[in-house]
Amino acid sequence: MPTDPPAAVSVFIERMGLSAQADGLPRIAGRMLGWFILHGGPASLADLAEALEVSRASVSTNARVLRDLGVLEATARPGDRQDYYRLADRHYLPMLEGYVERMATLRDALATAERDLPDDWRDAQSRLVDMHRFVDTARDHTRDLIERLRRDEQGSPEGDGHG
Amino acid sequence: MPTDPPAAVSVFIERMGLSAQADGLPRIAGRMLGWFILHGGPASLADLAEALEVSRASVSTNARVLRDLGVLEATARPGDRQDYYRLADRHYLPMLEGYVERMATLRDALATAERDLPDDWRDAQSRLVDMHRFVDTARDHTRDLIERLRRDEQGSPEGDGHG
DNA sequence: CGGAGCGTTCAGTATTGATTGAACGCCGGC
DNA sequence: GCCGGCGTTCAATCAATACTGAACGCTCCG
Repeated sequence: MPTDPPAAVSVFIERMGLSAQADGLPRIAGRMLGWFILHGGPASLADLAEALEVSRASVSTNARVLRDLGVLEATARPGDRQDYYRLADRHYLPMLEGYVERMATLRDALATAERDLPDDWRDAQSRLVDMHRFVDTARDHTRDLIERLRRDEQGSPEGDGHG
Repeated sequence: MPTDPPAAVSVFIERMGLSAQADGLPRIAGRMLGWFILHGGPASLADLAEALEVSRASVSTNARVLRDLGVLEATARPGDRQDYYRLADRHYLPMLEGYVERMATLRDALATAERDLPDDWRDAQSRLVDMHRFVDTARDHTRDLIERLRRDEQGSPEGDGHG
C-alpha cells in the first residue's frame, strides 16, 4: 500500500472545515475544499465520500454548493460515467464575493430605511447615511480587490497538466 | 402618547438581526445594533429589553458581546445606577476586523500545513502557497481599508453632544 | 429487456447554539 | 439591617440546520 497520509493532512482538512463553518458554510464543504487543496486532481464523489468518511448524500449536496459558489468545477473523463470535480482556478475568490454580497444586503437595508423613515427622524437618518457611506466604501474596496485578483495570474497557473 | 414608530423601524431592526446572523452573530445582537442606529442615544438594558421584547438575560449577554467587539460603549449617568450603552464612534469597523480575524485563522491553517507537510507533496505545497498569498493580499488590503477609515472623520462626528 | 452503478432527493436524526426564566450577588435607599 | 432594583449567570428549552440512510430515477452495459 502507498505511504499513508501524514497527520498534517487531516489536521489541515479539519481546520478548513471549522474555517468554513465560521464563514457560514457547512463543515463538510470546508473539509472538501481542504481535501482538494491538498490532493487537487479531479475526484469523483465516491472518492470524496470515502476519503472524508462521510455519506454520499452529504458529498453530493456540498459538491453542488461548492460548484454553485464557483469553488469547484465539474469535469468529466471520456468513457467514465462518474462526475468528477476539481478546484476552480481562483477558488478563493468566492469567499470575497460572499463578503460583497453580504454588504449589498446590508446596504439595501440601510437604503430602504432611509427612504421609508420620515424626515423628522433626523438623527437616525444621519446615522443611516453615515453607515451607508461606510458600507459603500468597503464594498467598492473589496470589489476592486476582486477585480485585481481576477486579472492577476496570482502565481503559477493552477493546472498541473498531466492528468 | 407619543406617535408610535413607523413600520420601517421594526423592518429595519429585523433586517439587521438577519444580517448579523449571516455574519455569525446572534440575531438579537443585530437587532440591538439596529435599534441603536435608529435611536442612538444612551439606553439602559431595561430600555432595550422592553423595546425589543426580549429577555433581560439576552440583552445583558449580547450587550457584552457588542461591547467586546467595540460596537457599543458603556456610559453612565450621575446619580443613576443603571448601565447605559451607546453606539461607538465607528461602530461598523469591527465588522471588517472580524473579516481580518477570520482570514488570520485561515492563514494560520495554511502556514501550518505548509510547514508540516513533507516536501514531496509538491502540488499540495504549491496550492497552499497560492492560497496563502491570496489570503495575505486580502488581509493586507482590508487592514489598509480599516486604517484609512479609522483616520477619516467619515462625515459628521457621531456624538450629538447634548446628552 | 434486465441489472448495476451513480447522483439526487427526502424524511428523520442529531447536534449546535440562541434564547429564556429563575436564582444569585451586589449596591443604595429607607 | 432589611428591601427593591439592576446586571449576571446557569440550567433547561427551543429552533435551526447539518448530516445520514434509504428510496428513487437515470443511464449505460450486457
